[in-house]
Amino acid sequence: MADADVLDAAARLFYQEGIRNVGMDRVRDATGVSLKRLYREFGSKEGLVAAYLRRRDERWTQWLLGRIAQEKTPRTRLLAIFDALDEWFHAPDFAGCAFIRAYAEAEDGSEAKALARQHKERLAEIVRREALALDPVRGEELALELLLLIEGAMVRAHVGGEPQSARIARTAAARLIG
Amino acid sequence: MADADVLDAAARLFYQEGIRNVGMDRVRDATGVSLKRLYREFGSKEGLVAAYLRRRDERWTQWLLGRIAQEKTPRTRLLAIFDALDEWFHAPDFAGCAFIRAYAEAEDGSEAKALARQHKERLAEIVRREALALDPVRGEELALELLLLIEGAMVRAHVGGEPQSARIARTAAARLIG
DNA sequence: GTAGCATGAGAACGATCGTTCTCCAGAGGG
DNA sequence: CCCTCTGGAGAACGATCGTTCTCATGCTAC
Repeated sequence: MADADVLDAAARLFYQEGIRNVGMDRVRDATGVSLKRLYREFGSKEGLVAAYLRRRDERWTQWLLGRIAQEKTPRTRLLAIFDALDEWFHAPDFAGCAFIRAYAEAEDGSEAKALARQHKERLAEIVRREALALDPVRGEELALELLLLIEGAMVRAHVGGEPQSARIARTAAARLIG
Repeated sequence: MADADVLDAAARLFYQEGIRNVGMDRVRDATGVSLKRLYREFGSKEGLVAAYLRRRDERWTQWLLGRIAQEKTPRTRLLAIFDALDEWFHAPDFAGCAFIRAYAEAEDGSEAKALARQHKERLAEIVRREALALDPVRGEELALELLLLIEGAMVRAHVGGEPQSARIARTAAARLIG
């Protein structure tokens, strides 16, 4: 099993069940890769978790950028974010934002906390760029408002079990965009 | 030390450091109450955690209702929620929403997860009631939109370290309220 | 073919932590 | 003054889990 596949399997476990609820033995059983090799490749559980978060950040961000790129106008590009969320929330394996959850699970000063914050910064930057393309003067403020809708939708979809939050967020976003 | 004081001290630890990062020994050391009595009063750590979450739900909700009650018009009552958030986010001991965090830390099927969901339902009901007082027809939808701003502000204030999220949320809310 | 090395399976170790037990001091009643 | 009972302090137990070690297996190089 290649490193990438090991990461995929570990990611599934960490994301579905929570990082602290999954021991290294579970990762070994799910991947068929020996503990020895897991530790040789990733150094420690913290290293494996960091690799998981980095990979997820990369993939999730690329996926979102891909959705945005399919639209032409600044307005539809911004709204595409919420359409993407809608699809995500309805996926059968949706289990909330991996980074909000990782942040809550992590210990102070851990790499996981730093990676979660970085991920949220990247997301903020993406929204900011698109909002500024729409309106160079009001874009900055608009981006911050849309970010609240985005993060709020993730929380309500997960904790509240309400995947329709994405559509609610979309209509609110449309109003705020004007 | 009375039960209420024990809960206060335990709550501080659980909230500041995370439930799983605080062992029963830490609770004993912080309260001066013996492990024997902790287990007699609360049954288990899960029982203590449940008591903590119930107490926090009660206090937080009452605090919010108090803020809302200080305003007279439906519109200012709704906006008072965001003023309350603003104050909360700037409190020196602010560490995010205890229930979002508890939900992320908890195991599937645990009481903590159920209590977190209940808390979010109570919050939704409060916002719903105020929004319907403002506009009986559009209130339902407005409440769901405002909830996204509220939850999103909590996440951005905590994970992003941006306490000004409450004021951003407030201006967005004002726009959505119309 | 054989020596040497890498690899995996699984045991083992050590730390943490939830929970319970032991033992003793002190209070209160006879 | 003694008996009993309560409650606390701290040790101890058992489970979990991150990490490492042992040992046997199989492959590679000469």
